[in-house]
Amino acid sequence: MPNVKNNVAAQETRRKLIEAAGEVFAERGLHAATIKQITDRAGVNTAAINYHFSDKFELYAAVIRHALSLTLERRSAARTMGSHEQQLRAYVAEVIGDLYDSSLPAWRTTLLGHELAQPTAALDAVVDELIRPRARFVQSIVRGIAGSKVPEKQVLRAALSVWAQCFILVYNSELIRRLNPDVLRDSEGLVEHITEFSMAALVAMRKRYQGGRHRR
Amino acid sequence: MPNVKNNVAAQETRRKLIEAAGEVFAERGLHAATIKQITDRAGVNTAAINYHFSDKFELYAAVIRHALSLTLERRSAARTMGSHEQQLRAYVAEVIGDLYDSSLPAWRTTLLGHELAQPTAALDAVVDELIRPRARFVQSIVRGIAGSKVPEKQVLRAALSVWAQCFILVYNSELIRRLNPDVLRDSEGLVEHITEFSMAALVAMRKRYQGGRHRR
DNA sequence: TGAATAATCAAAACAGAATTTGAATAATGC
DNA sequence: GCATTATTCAAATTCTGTTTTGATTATTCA
Repeated sequence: MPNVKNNVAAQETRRKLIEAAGEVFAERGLHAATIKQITDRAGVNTAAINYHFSDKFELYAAVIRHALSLTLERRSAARTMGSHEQQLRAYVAEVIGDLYDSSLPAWRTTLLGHELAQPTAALDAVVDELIRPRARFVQSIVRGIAGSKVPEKQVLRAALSVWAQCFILVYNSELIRRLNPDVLRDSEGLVEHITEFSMAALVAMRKRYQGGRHRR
Repeated sequence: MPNVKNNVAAQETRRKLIEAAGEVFAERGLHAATIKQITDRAGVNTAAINYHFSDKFELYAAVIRHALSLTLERRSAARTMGSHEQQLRAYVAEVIGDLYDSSLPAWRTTLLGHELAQPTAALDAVVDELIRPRARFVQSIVRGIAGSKVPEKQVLRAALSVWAQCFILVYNSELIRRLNPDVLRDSEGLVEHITEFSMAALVAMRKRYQGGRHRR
């Protein structure tokens, strides 16, 4: 167990391990991935994992934290600005943009997708820091568009509808690609579509509840 | 390897194994689940897996096929009947209803969700028999609502939007429950919401393209 | 009924992977 | 420069889980 970590080469080993582990865990999953596959790809000795992370699961947890911080860092500043529609478009663009951001490693979203489908102890951090805040944010945008007359229950459902469209594209992109590769090719078109589709539905919802008791 | 399988007790062993394996695979995932956990739960000897399925992965494949056939069997007959809106509602009700069907084992959707997020060789069957036909079906309903003026590209995107709302609820229900347990409590309310949300968006899309060249 | 075959079982063998070890090497601080 | 501590390494070890074995029991059908 290292007490002090000020060696720059040692930090590099650690970094290489996280990067290689991210790739391998994303390809194979936590349990199917082996220490040897990871250390081979990182070009380090197997004992390095125990030395730097104590065991395989701690390495996995570090990789998840890393994926999380990379994702959180890239949020654009453009929040809660402009019209409701602009807010919605900005949010959708931020989430979808994640998928097309080639400056970040591609394994991030795959790995987070695995964790969301088959949770380990690391899920808490993912939900608390990434998923829940975003779900809340969508709720606030939806409330802004739907207006104060729409009951909270409906706002929550509508937020889920908006959120689901983005979620699928980011965390099930491989499945989408398999069903229809073309749909993922045009990122801006997708952002535009999700925004307009959702706006139309939300404006209709607002109208339905407008002016006291709602119809039907 | 059994050449003849006409023993009723042996068939029962096979059935118990698939049932127990379904539960354990859904709880732990293919790789984390152990033969022993499965055979203990089924109350049979470990060698039974090799005897009946030759190996762990063949058992897994049999479980996936079973989950698939259970899901396909329960489709309601009420297809392509009534107005477009009724078709859409019927489809949403069918998919969402899957989640609330207590006559079928609860591990089905969890297991299929795992397979969709972390594919194995068994994914092909799931996509070909369940996912793709349903995606196509949604596309045909969406085309019916949007009308012939809307370009195919937009129809595909809109179908994805509709499909995503259902997909998330079924295959990420644990995540949804974690974010907001209430939203899943009212199945009929959900079906109604998704139908109305989508109808409003699709009708707006139809209008946008109505009468020759579309606006903006 | 009893020979042939199917199915089950406990225990053993095997395989693959995680972890530990102890030595060797590199870096650090006095 | 040297003692101390950190890091890396190849090999050994331990651990965990899958698969096989060979004996035993149950079933089938002539």
